[in-house]
Amino acid sequence: MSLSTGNVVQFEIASRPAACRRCDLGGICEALRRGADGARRGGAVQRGKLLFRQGELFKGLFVVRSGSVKTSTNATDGVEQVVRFHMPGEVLGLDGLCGDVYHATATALEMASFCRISSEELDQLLTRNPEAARELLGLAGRELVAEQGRLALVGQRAADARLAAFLLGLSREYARRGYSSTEFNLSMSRQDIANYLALAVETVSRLFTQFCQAGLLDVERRRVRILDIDGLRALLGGGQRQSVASS
Amino acid sequence: MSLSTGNVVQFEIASRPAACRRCDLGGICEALRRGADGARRGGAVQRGKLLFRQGELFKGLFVVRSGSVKTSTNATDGVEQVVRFHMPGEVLGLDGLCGDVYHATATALEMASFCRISSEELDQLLTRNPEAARELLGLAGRELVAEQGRLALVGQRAADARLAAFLLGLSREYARRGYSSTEFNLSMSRQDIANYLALAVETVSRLFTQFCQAGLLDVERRRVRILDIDGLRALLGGGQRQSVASS
DNA sequence: CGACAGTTTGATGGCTCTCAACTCAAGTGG
DNA sequence: CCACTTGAGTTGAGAGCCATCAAACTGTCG
Repeated sequence: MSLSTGNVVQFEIASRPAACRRCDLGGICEALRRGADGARRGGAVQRGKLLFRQGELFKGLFVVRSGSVKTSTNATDGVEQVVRFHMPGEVLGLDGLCGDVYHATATALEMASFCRISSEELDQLLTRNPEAARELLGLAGRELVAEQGRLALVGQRAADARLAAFLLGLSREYARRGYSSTEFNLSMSRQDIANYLALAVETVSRLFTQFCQAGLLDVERRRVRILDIDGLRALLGGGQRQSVASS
Repeated sequence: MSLSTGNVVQFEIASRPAACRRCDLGGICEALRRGADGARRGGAVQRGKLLFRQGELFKGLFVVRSGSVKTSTNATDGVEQVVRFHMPGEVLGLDGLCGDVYHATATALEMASFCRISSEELDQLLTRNPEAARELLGLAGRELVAEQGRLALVGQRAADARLAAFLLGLSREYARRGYSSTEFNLSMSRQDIANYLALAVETVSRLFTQFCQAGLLDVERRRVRILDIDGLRALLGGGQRQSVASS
């Protein structure tokens, strides 16, 4: 098994008995399974392939089952902006709920499998099951809060704090899924990380080596080992760029 | 009437006959009005007062009826981040749907009135009226898309492009509400604008004078007149900070 | 082996932050 | 009516962080 899919395989083994059990849509997936067909429908995509494309007709929500996916937007002039990295259990496509098209492109960062909840199933679900609506609204709210946090990170913190926060976030997510919180593979490229954190690739690269020299990390290509997690946390508040607002 | 409330008064006159008619919650407000009491309940706050506070128990959604409101978050170390400026008709508190507390603080930027949809009403509404759930999900989706756009703006564009985009956004919002798209009052301070755009106050101030000297704007304190809207648009793509990301 | 994309490292410059002083308007109290 | 205070906004000078340009390096793939 290759390094870059180590976490994935581990996850698939752990979750094989009950597909969609560990996703963020507890009740909804239950409802779909009781309902009938839907929940099992899904698929797999290879690294670099798209789940959906920005501007494409809304086909429903996707739930990542294994692997990892990035969503990104393209401005009219072609400038890409990475919106988010999605790990197993996370829901993609919530931004499509405000219209009939997707507002971002979802790209598999490694071999990934997913299940899909079609627009029709979604409609039925919302009609029949009010609890599902609450769950979805909760998910959307959580994403909004996450975006707000990221805005604060990018807007207020220096480069080193951003990368530290990024790594700590990954660490937490892996821990939440039962993996090592200190050793994992990055499924995304430096370019993607840089774009996500609003930095230049070279800056990200320099920070990685800088963190290594400081004894915080041990990095070899995409393999990351966190040596001093408290040292990373200490960076979080440090890199502040401007003072508090008034009024 | 003072300069800083000019737009507000105008709006109130225009929308007085049907409260909540022009808000973003068309169907929901309808349902609430049919339902019974709720929709009319609301209140008014003076400049600087809070509608709700970050960490406070979720009391329901707020809809701005007049005036303008800013939402902002505070990090653990007290650093503020402006989340958004809200104009009449916009819904506040969607980020509270993922838990039982608000995740941002809502502050009135000028005298503002609002109506409130309490948690209980919201619950009843979601249970009785599936269409309301779709509307709320649509709203949340739209906010997500807006946040993504802002992230791209802050992450990828230079300072002048950010301010230009901010002003053009305000212009569009005013136009959408039937006001002049070229002449309006800023209800927020330079500090708030700077924080919103992830810039220093001084940079915002310098850009305003720079835009004036370039013949794009006519600014006097918080009064803004757009002289060359195409010139502003030309700035949008110009200030690019880094190239496109790869796969 | 050669091509190529991804990554790293170095040198340089510039955009924007920071610090500081000043202007201006509004409010306060005598 | 005026001195004083206060806060927002503006302007200037300087420095620093980080983007940009360039080149070397590495692993992968045909």
